[in-house]
Order: sequence, then structure tokens, then C-alpha cells
Amino acid sequence: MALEHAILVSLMEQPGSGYELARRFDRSIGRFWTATHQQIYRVLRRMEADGWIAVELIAQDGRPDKKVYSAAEPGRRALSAWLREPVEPETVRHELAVKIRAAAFDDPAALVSEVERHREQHAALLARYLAGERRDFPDPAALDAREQLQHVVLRGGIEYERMTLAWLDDVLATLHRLANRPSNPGTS
Amino acid sequence: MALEHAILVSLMEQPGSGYELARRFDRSIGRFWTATHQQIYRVLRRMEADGWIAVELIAQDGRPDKKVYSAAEPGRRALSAWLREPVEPETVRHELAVKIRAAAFDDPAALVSEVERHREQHAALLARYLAGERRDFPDPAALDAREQLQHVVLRGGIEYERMTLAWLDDVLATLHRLANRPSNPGTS
DNA sequence: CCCTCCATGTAAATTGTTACATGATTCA
DNA sequence: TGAATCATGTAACAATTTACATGGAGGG
Repeated sequence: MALEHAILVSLMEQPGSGYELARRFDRSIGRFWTATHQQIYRVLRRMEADGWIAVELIAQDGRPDKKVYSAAEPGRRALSAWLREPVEPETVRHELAVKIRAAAFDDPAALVSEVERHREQHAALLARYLAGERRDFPDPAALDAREQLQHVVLRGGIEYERMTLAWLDDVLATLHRLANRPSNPGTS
Repeated sequence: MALEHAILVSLMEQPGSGYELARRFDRSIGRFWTATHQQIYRVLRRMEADGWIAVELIAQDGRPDKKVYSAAEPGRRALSAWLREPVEPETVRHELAVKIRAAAFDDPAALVSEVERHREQHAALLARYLAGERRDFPDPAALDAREQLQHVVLRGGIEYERMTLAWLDDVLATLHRLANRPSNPGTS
């Protein structure tokens, strides 16, 4: 499990409430680890019980109270130990690929609009990443260690999106080829 | 949920037992959808109850009986309907990226061997994909619809591995740069 | 007045993982 | 004899998702 560790990293970069963490997981961290607020609240309580994080209750005017969490020493040690453990291989879940293979038993043309939709989403994400890179890392030579590591993770996201866009174009070309000369029963 | 659909696709490509499906999920399908045999047995029973698939009990000499499943008409219709539904975005889980960001609060050099291990695994996987491509798709001009779709999914896997290898080299270069001139407290 | 944001949670259902269990066959 | 493969499962647990619930603030 790594949700604990993802939360710890986020809290070490910047303390915050469960709600704020949930929003970070929608943005930057969500690029490589997703979590809903329900998961986050539950894990935060466990982490607090284990002494990994400390809480500070902050009363706000007009707003509900806020529990601001920050990484405690046992949490830092746990993170350090986890860093030295080997990671198990990522379990992949690529639904679109399943659909592409399923299209062989149906009309491949029915997938075109879906693939185009994905293509647009990935293009938009790439644009966001590139904008974020220009904003946060304008001068790559002047970055400290933390920023350099954040930057290399972002570059991974950028290259992933570029690769995916190129592949989706390949998929679209294949689907169009199949639609033009169907060697399948069904159409026409 | 798409495990049902991944199983359906596999059964339409070729009927088989739960055990055989589990092995396919270890190999080809596992590239974009993983599942253990326990999950597969559970889902197969549900799919059979729903009439999506048909079973044929096959007695074998020396071996336990085999339940060979094949896609039934309601299953085909369900697959066809699913194909036309939009897919929800993939939930990403990239533990190594979490570790890279965590390394900012620890010794970045401690990650080098782990990243190198990942690099080797991805290099080996790429080699397997390329070998599979040469074996299964030696003449791309002579493929039927099903093979063309399988091939484009495989190309996606190949490009993903190439991209990942290049990125891991980038990560290693970054880690080495940080180890040589550490702007972090801790080392020396 | 309705919607979104802030902020936290409970409950239920589904999915996924890990461990255990059985029993025959084949290969070294 | 011991390990791996074939073949199917149960049980317990952990993780994730989805739905529901509350309640004030601020904007249109």
C-alpha cells in the first residue's frame, strides 16, 4: 500500500487538512496516485493513531474547524524505510485497450468517437502539463533538489502524454483502415 | 468494472477454463488488465449466473474436471453495449513516482538501485514484446481485422516501454546529478 | 433561490489480495 | 522424493467506490 506514503510526501511538502489533501490528489499528486476524500480521511485517522502524523485543530470564522496534519518523526522514519523497500510491479488497468481488442467482434468504427474523445483529453492534459512546466520550472538550471525531483516526475507525465497521443493516432488510423476495407462480417 | 468484459473478450477469442484464463491474464491480456485466479473464478460464476457465458463440463483422464466457458449471446450483446459506453478515466497508480518525490526528504542516492531494477524489468519486457511482435505479426500487410487490432494494442505496449526506459534514464541522470552536488542536508 | 466551495464524516457494496486447501500427474 | 503443472475452490481481509449526510458562506 502506498496511499499512506503518498499522503506523507504531500504533508512533508506542505502540511494541510484532509480536504486540502483531497484537492491536491485531484491535481498534482493525482497524476500518479488517485484517492478520494473518503479514503484520505480514513487513512489520516489511521496514520494519526499510529503516530505518523500530528494534528492541529484550527478554528476558523464562518468555516468549519480544520484539522491541519503534518508529518511527525515516526512518519518520516516510515517513509525512509519504505523508500528502501523494492516496489512491487504496477498493476496495469487499461480499459481502452480491452475495448480495442473487443472491437474485433463488433464494429470497429463504433470505437472511433471514443478514441477521439480520449485523444482530446490527453491533448488537454499535455497542454496543462506543459503550462505547469513553464510556470513552475522556467529555469531548470536554478532548481533545488526537491524541485528537480518534482520536475523529473512531471517530465514523465509529459512524455507519457506525448506517447499516448501518438499511439491514439495509430489506433485511429488502424480503425479507419478497417472501416474502409472491412474483412469482417457485419458491415455492408 | 471491466474484468467481466476483459474475460468476455478473451473467451470470444478462444473458449477456455478459469485456469486457462488465469494464465492468459498472466500473459497477453495481463499487459493491460491484471487478475488473479480467485477473481476470475468469482466473476465467472457470476457471469454464468447472468447467462453471459455457457459452461461445458469436460471430464479428463488423470486431471480434475475442466469447466470450459464460452461467450453466450447475452454476453456478446453486453460487450457490444459496453463498447459504446464512454470509458471513465484510468486511475493511475505509479508508486515509483511517489518514491521519487519522497526522495527529496531522504537520500536521493538510495533510490538509484531501485530505479535501475525497474529499468532492467522494463528493458526485459520490451524485448519480450518485440520478440512477440516478430513472431505473431511478421507480415503486417497480411493481417485480418482481429490481428490488426491485437497488433495496435501491442504497439501501444512497445511504445510505453520505450518511453518508460527513456524516462528512467532521465530519472537516473537526475539522481546522479543530485548525488554529485547535494544541495540537501544529510550527506556529508 | 440555487449552486459551488469549504470541511468532515458514515454506510454499504464491490473489488482485489493473501492465505489456505485438495489431489492427481509429470519431470528431474 | 520433491517440485512444478493442472484445476478448482473457500475464507478472511484490505482497499476502493458510490451514495448519503450535514451545514454555513459567498456568488450570480
